[in-house]
Amino acid sequence: MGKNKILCEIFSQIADALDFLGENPFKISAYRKASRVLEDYPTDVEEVYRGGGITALTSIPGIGAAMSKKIAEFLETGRMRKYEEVISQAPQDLLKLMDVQSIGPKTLKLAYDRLSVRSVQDFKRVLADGSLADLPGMGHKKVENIKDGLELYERMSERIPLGLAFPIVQETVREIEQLPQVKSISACGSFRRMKETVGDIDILCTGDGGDKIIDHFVHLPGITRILGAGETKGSVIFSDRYQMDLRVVPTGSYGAALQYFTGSKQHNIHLRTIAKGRGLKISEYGVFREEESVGGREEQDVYRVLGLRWIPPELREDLGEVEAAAADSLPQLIQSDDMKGDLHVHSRYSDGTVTLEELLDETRRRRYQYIAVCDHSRSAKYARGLEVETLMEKVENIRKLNEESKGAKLLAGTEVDILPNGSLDYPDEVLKELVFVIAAIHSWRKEEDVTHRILTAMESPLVHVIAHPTGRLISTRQAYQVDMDRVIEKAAQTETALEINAYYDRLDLSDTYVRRAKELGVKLAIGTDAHNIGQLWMIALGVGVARRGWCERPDVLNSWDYEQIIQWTRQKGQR
DNA sequence: GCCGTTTTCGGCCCGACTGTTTTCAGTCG
Repeated sequence: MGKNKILCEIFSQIADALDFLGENPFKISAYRKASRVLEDYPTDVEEVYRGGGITALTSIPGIGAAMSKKIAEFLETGRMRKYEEVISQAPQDLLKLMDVQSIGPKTLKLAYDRLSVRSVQDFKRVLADGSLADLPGMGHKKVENIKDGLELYERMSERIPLGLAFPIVQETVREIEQLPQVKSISACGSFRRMKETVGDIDILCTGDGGDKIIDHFVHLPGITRILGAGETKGSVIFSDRYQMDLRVVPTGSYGAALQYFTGSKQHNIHLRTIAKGRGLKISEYGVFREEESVGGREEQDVYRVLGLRWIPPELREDLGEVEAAAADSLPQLIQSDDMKGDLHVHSRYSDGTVTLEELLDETRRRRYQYIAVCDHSRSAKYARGLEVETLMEKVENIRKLNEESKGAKLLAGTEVDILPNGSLDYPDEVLKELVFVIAAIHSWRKEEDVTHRILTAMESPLVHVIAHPTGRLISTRQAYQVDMDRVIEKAAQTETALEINAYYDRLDLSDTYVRRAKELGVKLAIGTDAHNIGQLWMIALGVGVARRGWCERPDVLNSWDYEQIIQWTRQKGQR
């Protein structure tokens, strides 16, 4: 997988550099597209190349003859001449500024040519001393906008984890939809697509009196800065951190606008290309044949006029969903309503704050059939991992509670540590007493490749799920070294499920791996990893990841009835 | 640089906004 990411980065840098150098825009977008394709490409390009050479590489969408040669060169020699050549003409440090609002390649090139600007530092200098403002085509307002952009960039350069945006969006939507003028409202953008992180938050609504709606919006509690407020668009910073935009559009184009602002950009480009071939034009105002509107009130209109099924937002990444919609073979995606339980929750026995009784109550309150109580195992001292004796006491308590409980059940489980040699932190006779065993790596040496540990753990028939398989934390920690291709293959072979850990900072497995796992028939188990009641809602984030991974009900254990889960885990134990 | 039941050459998504201009370039989503 590593090579895909590196090539993705290389092509992206080439694109930025070519942009800076004023190359043919279509060539630039070809590199951007190739970069994007590789970012999400499910197979290691190195594997593709070893298997079928340059010809095989050209079968990757967006990769043609020229780029295949460059990829091959890189794989063979570890270098790419085109990259080196282009990079030498465009200072990397400067190109970082392309991410800043109001700064683009032309501005940078201008500063480079006329003011010998070579670095971010140089750029800040010519910004401050007024020399940039004096250049032709520039001016004081432009420079002010760039200064604002730079300030915002430095404060908010990181994307926001979806789980942090979630409550903010819910609350804001609730506030706005209460206004009498508002007819329909929806979040859009990467939030609606349930991407694991979001850049800013986009909300769209339709109604009368846009200025009143916007005015209400920009004065909501928690807003710390108003960036703009007109009749159709308001833009604010919430809590000094989150940029949030609200747009008000006419009812007749609400669907088209919703589709448009939901993206992704690549998805929309694909749709527009199809539309064009049919003599149609799609914009955020609707779908048009010549000047005549042929749809746009409902989001479905946009897809319908192209002869496509409506595509769920989570799939809109131009990763095959348009083709699937055309062939009427879109997946029946799993939904939040399908969740019959949570498959990874901690209790007070280890490092959680909740009692078994409270968890059972919560199981009922959420209309679940079950919650799997998976506390840490004895080696996890930092998390108050359970000694065997305590674990057995917990199992007995769960048995009693379940006996008295109608409907809702707790699954007696553990999140057992996978030890450095791949063995498990409890002996088999202990694990046999448990209904649901998820195994996880919690400690590893720097640079250690943990693949063999996970593969070994999956060989145990007593392990049902591998929890947070890559160990990454979205905001703070890289994944450990692990060959996920082998893990997923082994999971298929041993019928071990892989977890979609739904805790907002994990979302591990991530969507790309989920999709690959699903394709190999691997089952997924969504668990919130909640340590208190207030974290159980995150199951919604896990469902989002599953949907982005094209999962249907049979793929996800949580959609199964209690009895089915029990039967499945037993079967695995008896192999 | 990519791509093809309209094309192997000539296209490549589209519109708005802003600021600088006097008809348009740059940037954004």
